[in-house]
Amino acid sequence: MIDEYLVRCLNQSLKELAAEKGVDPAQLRDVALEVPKIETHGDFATNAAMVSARFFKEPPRKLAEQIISRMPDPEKLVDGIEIAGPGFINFFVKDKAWQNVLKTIVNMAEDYGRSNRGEGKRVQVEFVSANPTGPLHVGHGRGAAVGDVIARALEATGYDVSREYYINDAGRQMEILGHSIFLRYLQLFGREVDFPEDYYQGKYIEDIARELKDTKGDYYLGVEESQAINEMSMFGAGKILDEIRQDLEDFGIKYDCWFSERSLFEKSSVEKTITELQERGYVYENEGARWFRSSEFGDEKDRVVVRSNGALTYFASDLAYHKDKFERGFNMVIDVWGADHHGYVPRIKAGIKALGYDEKKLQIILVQLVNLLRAGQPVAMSTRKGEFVTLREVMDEVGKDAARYIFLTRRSDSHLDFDLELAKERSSDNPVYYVQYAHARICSMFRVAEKNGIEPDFSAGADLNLLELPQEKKIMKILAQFPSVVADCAMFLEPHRLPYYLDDLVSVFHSYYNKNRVISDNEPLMRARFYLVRSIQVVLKNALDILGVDAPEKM
RNA sequence: GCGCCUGUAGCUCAACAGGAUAGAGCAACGGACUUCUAAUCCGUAGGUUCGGGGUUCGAGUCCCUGCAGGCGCGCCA
Repeated sequence: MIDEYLVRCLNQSLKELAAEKGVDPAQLRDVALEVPKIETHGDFATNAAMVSARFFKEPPRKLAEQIISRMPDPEKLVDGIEIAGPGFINFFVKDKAWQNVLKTIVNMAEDYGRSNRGEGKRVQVEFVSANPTGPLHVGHGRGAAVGDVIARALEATGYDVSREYYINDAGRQMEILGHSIFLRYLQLFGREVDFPEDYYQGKYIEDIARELKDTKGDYYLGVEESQAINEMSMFGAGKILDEIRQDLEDFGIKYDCWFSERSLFEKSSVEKTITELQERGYVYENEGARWFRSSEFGDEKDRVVVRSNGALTYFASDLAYHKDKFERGFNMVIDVWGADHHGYVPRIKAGIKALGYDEKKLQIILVQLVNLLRAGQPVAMSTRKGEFVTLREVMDEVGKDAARYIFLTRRSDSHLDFDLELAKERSSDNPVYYVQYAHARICSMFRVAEKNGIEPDFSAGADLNLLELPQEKKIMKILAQFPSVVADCAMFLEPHRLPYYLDDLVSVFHSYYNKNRVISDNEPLMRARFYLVRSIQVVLKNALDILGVDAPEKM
């Protein structure tokens, strides 16, 4: 692509210059090429001269001149270069370069935007991982959308991605789940029970109890209580997990691995992890408990891994889990967490370091919490109390695509107000339709053409010089950016860049569409414009694919 | 009290790891459908980027500080 080409040329020039002036090339930063906001500032611009001025000990503008004079242009794509302002180098590119973009897109079709930067490296993205003690709610939906799109963007960038869901199916909350079901079960037999406040209050617990009564009758009245609770927690968790799985699938998400916490205990992984830490000298005993010396690795204090009563902490199994991830040989491990877990970042990273792994290979994305509102009024959400708006409800009310878009059109670290009423009311205003509509429009256009006996034949080529309108050029420029937008999305783990890019592209298209006709008697022009709109169609389809949003052919 | 995140147009949010003149959508107002989909388009209006210092060629972005909101600070999970 053009931007990559210019960067290569610039780098070569800088290297040459550095050699001449005796500057260590290692000092030089990578060249940053950007598309200026203002068109008179060129098609591309770089601040390379300003950034490296101090290494060369020369004024930026003077350095810029020398960079330009040494810059190669083997493909003769550059039309003009100017030095502007404090030392920007602005590039103007020949129309031919933009026209080539259209040919590339039409030829590459669904592959346009994909790259092999990841070189097949294995990446694991773990997200949602909600406890199987209740249905997914809106907050989980945000993590789901963000995690999934990060995974999709990485795939498009050439990584070998594995999506994973960590099931907390061991420990105290499982016990509470089982007990909650048990109490509801007893109630179904007319027993008077005291249902504790901090047990799971949701109606789904009663549903599970009723199902057990229907299938097993009074079987559980005759067994040991602890056995009943244990079996009920297994059954309940399985039941709830099935629904979670279904919800996620309907939300467009397929996992490669459902990883059970319980399996860690079955393999004694947790004990082994603690032993390993101990062998490395990072575990000590104090007041009957065993502590991990995490403060030696940047955590604010040490953490308990084995309590004085002998029980392993949640943190201990989390360490074992992360050790397992690295043992599976991933080159990068990405955790998508709710921001309420941010306090755990330093201790997990400490654990990774203590176990001898490269902590930089663990990236933790904190997704800020969703603040749920109903008609402007805050709604408290609590799985325990059974007060929540489920992801399922949201999907039913506003649809999968609109819901995903709401989650994806903001940075992960922005706090999100989600007003269910507003989401319903304004679902037709959702920007997702703006984008989908553009795709449907183009599809419709090709249908009309076909109906009129016009076959959009791309093998014959077209005279793309006829695309001389400013808007046509602008569209070509935006289309050219797509691969780097996808790559940035993946590299910075920031899905929101994609929807904003799409909005840009689509608004120019709609405007263009309203002013100009594609199908017309002017055959050569029509052929050329077919290239343009087909390219838009391809990019929309590919981008929406990465967002996990449908690209409808009709609306 | 300490830590993390946030503060940008009336509202919801962007601003491509410091770039040139801070941009979109919604809401408001005024216009455009006998023509490839009006879920669209064109136009108007809307800003001391929370306050105060600093760093430099250049700050919404980085540092310090104050204020406001969210979250977290257990031998809970």
